[in-house]
Amino acid sequence: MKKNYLEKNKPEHLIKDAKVLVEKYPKVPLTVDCVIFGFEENKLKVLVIKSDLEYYKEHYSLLGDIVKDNEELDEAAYRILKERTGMNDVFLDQVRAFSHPNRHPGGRVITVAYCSLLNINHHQLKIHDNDLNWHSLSDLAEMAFDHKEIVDGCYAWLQKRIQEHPLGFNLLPVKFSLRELQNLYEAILAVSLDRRNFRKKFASMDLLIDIDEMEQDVPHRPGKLYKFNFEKYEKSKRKWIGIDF
Amino acid sequence: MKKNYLEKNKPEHLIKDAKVLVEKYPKVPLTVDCVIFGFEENKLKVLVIKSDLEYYKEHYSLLGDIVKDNEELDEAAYRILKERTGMNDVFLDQVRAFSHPNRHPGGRVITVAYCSLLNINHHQLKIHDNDLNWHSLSDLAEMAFDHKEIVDGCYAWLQKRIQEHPLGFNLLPVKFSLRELQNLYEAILAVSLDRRNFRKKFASMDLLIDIDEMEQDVPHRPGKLYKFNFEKYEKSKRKWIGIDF
DNA sequence: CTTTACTATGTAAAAGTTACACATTATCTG
DNA sequence: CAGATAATGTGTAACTTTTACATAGTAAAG
Repeated sequence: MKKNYLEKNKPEHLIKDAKVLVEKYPKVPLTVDCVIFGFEENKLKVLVIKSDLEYYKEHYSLLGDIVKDNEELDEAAYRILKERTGMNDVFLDQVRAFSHPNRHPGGRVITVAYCSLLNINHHQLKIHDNDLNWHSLSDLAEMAFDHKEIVDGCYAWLQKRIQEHPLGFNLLPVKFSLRELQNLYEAILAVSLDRRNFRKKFASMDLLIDIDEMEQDVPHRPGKLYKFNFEKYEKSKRKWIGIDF
Repeated sequence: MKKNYLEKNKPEHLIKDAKVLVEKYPKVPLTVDCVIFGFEENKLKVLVIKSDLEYYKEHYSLLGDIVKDNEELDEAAYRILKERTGMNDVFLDQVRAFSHPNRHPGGRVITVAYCSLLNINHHQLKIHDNDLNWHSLSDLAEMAFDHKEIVDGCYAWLQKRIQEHPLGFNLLPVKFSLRELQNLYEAILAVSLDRRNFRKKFASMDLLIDIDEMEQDVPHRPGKLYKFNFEKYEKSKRKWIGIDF
């Protein structure tokens, strides 16, 4: 963005050729890693693959790839997600960059983490592709590189994010019961919530559409099914003001 | 983080030499830009310098520099801040990366934005250094590169952040009045708040220490002075659970 | 037809938020 | 030194939100 500090202390003059300047900049390999959360059997899962590196043989790693020349980071993230899962209609948010000099055994590589949520049952995985699989978040112990740290960072980010945005609806079928919704929140936030208060909360937000259908094939009294009112949410996104710490 | 997609479709085998792999990765110039907010005369300001590039002659730009070999991004941000302002005891948070391919006229440069808040009166600026100065946020129209976009992004981030963390105390003198505190919040959040409710809110948080001194040299009834209880805040950081969107 | 395992719902108490007005106290001015 | 000015400091009632908690209903399975 600017000449470096040593250069800066020379007598002032403007730099005429920005290209020449940038050519002198040091360069680093840059990758994107996707932390894809999914939800199944009331558990939060993360999409992982076996690492390609002998160094990390049998360790899991995230879906990642280099950023191409002239590719935006967002683009790279969507590309990777699409290449690996076939999906292209998913929220994908930049979380942050990880830059520890020794995070990659091959030398310095900086990575930018992206986070997403998707519905496991809506997306068929190419299972044989490097042992791609949904791994339960709670017993994801060791991972290749600093990927465990990245997952932890994204999980914390997700917990916060889901309290402010209805990301969770990506994890549910189009029609879902309130119980399914609550299970989702309980799994992601790792808390248990009072059912009556949970329902009241969502009822008061008025973002669920009662579609007048019931659950099928459940071994107990079926619950009502709802849809999420995406349109209304888009219109009424609140900008909150409140100081709380 | 992984071999790219074309390579991936070759028959499976593990990569023995991670170094060789990384050497093949494309590399990009990477910079850090610091968005330093300060507060003076009840206005929020940003620290800017004149751009070095003839291309952006007379435009302001952020404090930025390349990331050195084997330097962490956080380190780079703290280094830049220290080099330019002399400060090294400030919160500095990564906001996000900006990667538009044409954001720099010299070719592709990716930058990671960091955001900070500091007390203008506590830090003497090297004024002749590239016309470094505090520029009022509200009339910062054009900037070099995509720096206006970066500032806007960081400002939005800051507004949110300051509602959850007491960052604002960095902008105030050690001893401050409640009015000063309120002015700060009003300036950053761009709202006006009820004085009684504001005071009640902070009183209930119990994070202010009444130091039993009064303002001096004010042309009206002086207010009480307080200190922020950093220690107590550290102990009681709340982890909130609440769904709201 | 009884058990099981859920769904569905209401209410009272507590906590937090909002809106609002008046007395007080330094300083400044004439 | 009296009055005007420009702040500080405080309390309360209405409202909203959150929390805690218990009972009745229904489909399926045996």
